[in-house]
Formats: sequence, C-alpha cells, structure tokens
Amino acid sequence: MTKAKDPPKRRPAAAKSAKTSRTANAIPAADTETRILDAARVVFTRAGTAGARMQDIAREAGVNQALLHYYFRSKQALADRVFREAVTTLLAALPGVIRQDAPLEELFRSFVRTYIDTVRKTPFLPAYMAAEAHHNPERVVAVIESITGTDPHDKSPQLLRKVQALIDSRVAAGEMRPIRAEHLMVNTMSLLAFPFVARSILGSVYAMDDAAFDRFLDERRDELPRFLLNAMRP
Amino acid sequence: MTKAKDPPKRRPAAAKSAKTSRTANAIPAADTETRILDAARVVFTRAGTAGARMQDIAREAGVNQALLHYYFRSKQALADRVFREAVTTLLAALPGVIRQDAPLEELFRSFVRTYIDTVRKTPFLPAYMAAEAHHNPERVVAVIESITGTDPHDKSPQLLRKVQALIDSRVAAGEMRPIRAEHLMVNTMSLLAFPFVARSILGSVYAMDDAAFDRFLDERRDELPRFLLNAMRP
DNA sequence: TCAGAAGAATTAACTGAATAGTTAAACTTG
DNA sequence: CAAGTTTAACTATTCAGTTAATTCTTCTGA
Repeated sequence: MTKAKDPPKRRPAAAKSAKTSRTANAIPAADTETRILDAARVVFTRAGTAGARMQDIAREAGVNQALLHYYFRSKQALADRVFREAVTTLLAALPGVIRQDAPLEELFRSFVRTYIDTVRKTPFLPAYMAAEAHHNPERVVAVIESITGTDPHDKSPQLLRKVQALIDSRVAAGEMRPIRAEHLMVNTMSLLAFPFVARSILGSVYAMDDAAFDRFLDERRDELPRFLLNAMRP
Repeated sequence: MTKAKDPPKRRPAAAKSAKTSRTANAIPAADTETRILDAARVVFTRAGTAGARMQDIAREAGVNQALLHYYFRSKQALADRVFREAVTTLLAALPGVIRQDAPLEELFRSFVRTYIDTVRKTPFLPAYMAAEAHHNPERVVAVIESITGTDPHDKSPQLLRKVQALIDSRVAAGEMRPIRAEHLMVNTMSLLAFPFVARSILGSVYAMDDAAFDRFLDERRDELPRFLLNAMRP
C-alpha cells in the first residue's frame, strides 16, 4: 500500500511564538499535532472511520491537509489512534479493582457512578465505538490486546468465572438471587451503555437536548443502583 | 446534485425462465430487484452506508453494477430503502398494542419475547440502525415520520405520558414501585437491544459464536422478564 | 548580536486510484 | 418487433496521499 519507509515524523521544535494568522479561525493555537488529533476525534466520532474525510479533519483543525499526513502518515493510522484512545477511555470507565467484600449496594453504585461520570464527559464515545466495532470487529480485539497486553480471548473466560464465583458466594450468603454471570454483566453494561449508544435517537426522536440528557443522567446515577439492586434481591 | 428527471424505473417483466449463466454464482435466480435488495441489505448492514461499495453490492447480487442504478437510481436511494426497511422491522419488534389490564409479568414477558423472537432473525439490524442513527441522526426522524405518518417529536411525549399513567396506576395498586417512565422505557430497551448492538463485541471479545449467542438469547427470554419484574417489585 | 545556515513546519498544487454514475448497444421474451 | 432487461465500456467526481517550494525557528560562530 503506502511506502514502507520509517516515519518522517520528528518532534516539532519546542515552543512556537504567537501565531500571526490562523486561517479564519481564532483558536489559541495549541500544538499542531494536538489540534489535528482533537479535530480527528471530533470528525471520526461523528462520521465514523469510513464516513470521515481527511479534508474535513484538516478544516476542523485549521490546517492544510498535507499536515495530517506529515504528522500521522495515513488516514488509517489517524483513525486507529483515535479509536485506540476511545477504547482506552471506555475501559477506564469501568472500575478496575472492586472490593469483593463491599455490600452489593456499594458495588453497583460504584459501577454506575464511575461509568456515568466518566462517559458523560464524552457522551458520543460509546456510539462511536459500537459503530466501529460493528463494522470492523477484529479491530476491537487487536486494540484491546495492544492496550492490555493480553488476548481478551484468554482473559474473558477467566473474568467470567471470577464474577460467577463472586455471585455464587453472595447467593450462598442469601444476599442475592442466582443468575449467570454473563447475564448480570450484560445487563449491567446494557443499562449503563445503551443510553449513550442511543444518544442520537433520544436526541432526535425524544427531542432530548444536552441539558435534558444531563438531567436524565443525574437521575440515572440514583435510579440505576436501585434498579439493579432490586433486580438482584433474593 | 443528480439530475431531476422522473424515475427511469419500470416494473420488470413478470417472470423469468431459468437463468442460463449467473456470474460464478449458482443462486436460484430470484427477481433481479429482489436479489439486488437482498445484497444491499447484506452489504449495508455489515459496512454501513458510508463504508459500503456499490461494486460489492453488485458482486453480492451477481449482477452488473449498472443494474443497481437502473433499479434504484443512486447509492443514497438504495441505502435509504434498506434503512427504512430496517427501521420498519425494528418497530415491528415492539408489541404495538398492549393489554393494559394484563399482569405485569405478562406485559414484560410479551415485550421480551416479541422483541427477541423478531430480532434474532436479523441479529445485526440493531447495530446497523444504531450506527446509522449515530452518524446521521436527522435520517431517523425523517424515516420514522414517513413510516408512521406522524412526527415522532409530537408523538413521543404523548407515549411517555401514557406509559407514566400506566405506571402510576400500578403503583397505586401496590403492584410496583414508582419510577419515571423515561427510565423504565430506556431500561427495558437497553436490556433488550444492547446485546444485539454489542453482538460483534460479544463475538470477538467473548468468542461467542452464532450457536452460543442463540443459547444466550434462549436463556434471556426467561431471564429478562424475571429481572425486570424483580427490579420493579414495590 | 546578528547573519545566515540547517532543519522543522506549513502550504498550494498536483497525482493516481477508487468509486458513483452514464450510455449505448446487445440481449431476452412475450 | 417492441418493451423491458442486462451488459461492457466509459465518464466524472471524490478523495487519500505526494511533491516541491515557502515560511518559520533555532542554532552557530564571527
């Protein structure tokens, strides 16, 4: 495809005195690479990898199109970079370690709060990731593998067994009713992620603007732990 | 954009005797228009409108690329047709009339069964629709409006109030705990739709193949009504 | 302290490939 | 043969990526 030379990229010279003219765009002139990446994030998350145009990213960043290639070599490379960041952010929205002895109520609340509070800052990421994952499933495995350093194919059954063991001990203690780990995990993720995935639909069909969606999320921070806890009562 | 002539399309002559040669493709030769539409459905739902190529659709249908334009005028028109069908199918997956006096258990069960049993026949539709809706939100309103004949902006608050009234009466009867209609509806749709939207992720990360997903759905038909009913206990 | 060289950053203009869409002729069938 | 259908070959456009020249920044040494 593209030539196999080593990357032409060098670290841009440290500082940059006040930009004199920024093409019809009075942005405080951040680092160019950063501006491109920000622009790419906007355009890719809105239009998807296939729907995005390099020209649109360049315009959004207020730079020449050649600069995108100068800094990121190819559309694919730029898209991969943005996608990888998105996955990283979304993985970070799940509490990494959970206190196994904490009351159920606290567990659910911690999950809900961490997720909602993280993702609401970039509310279109889940829809973007879902779309990309649908159109290009292999990419997800590759990216997760390169982020976590482990093949999710190996790790996920392990996680599943661990969660199942946790559930089983709670069930034995009479704290919750039995359920398969798959379902509890999928149910939790469904309740957390779907409203974000369907954000556009809520917006266009239910006329839910940003403010209304924000209120909706505020309510949800309280509603969801209650909902989940109730659902799991013995 | 494209020229504004009236559509060149005519109804294809009724029948068609045995196709002699079908380009490296021994399909029983259905109606050409149908074959194209089937192919378009496959390609568009997999790759999305932006990612799909007319050439791929032509190949999948086993016809010349010019035929796609002969029957459907433009890529956009074909894409719209496929998207409209998808929305129609997904709307049909929601029980239209609900028996308002039925026990809660039956209501939830009917919702879950209708949705799962309908959508499992075309398990990639929700992911496709979510992706398209995300990349092109206005399209959803337009299509729903043209299908139902009413602006969803007008109809959705009405539905919301109706559901809220139903909830309130059940709450008064001591059958369920109070909840805002928005949340109950979003929660239900989340639990139903998300596993389909995340189908690719379940497949690639959790190595869930078609058979495993089918079993998962079978379990879910029983698990979800229980989960929802429990969650709503007073 | 400043000329000017070296290299990094940026641009306008271009190229080539992919791809949607068109046309005109050939084929099929009632 | 006539209307509808199908095809091969073509055109036009869009778009990722390249090139070569230009401007900006930093550094060197007299």
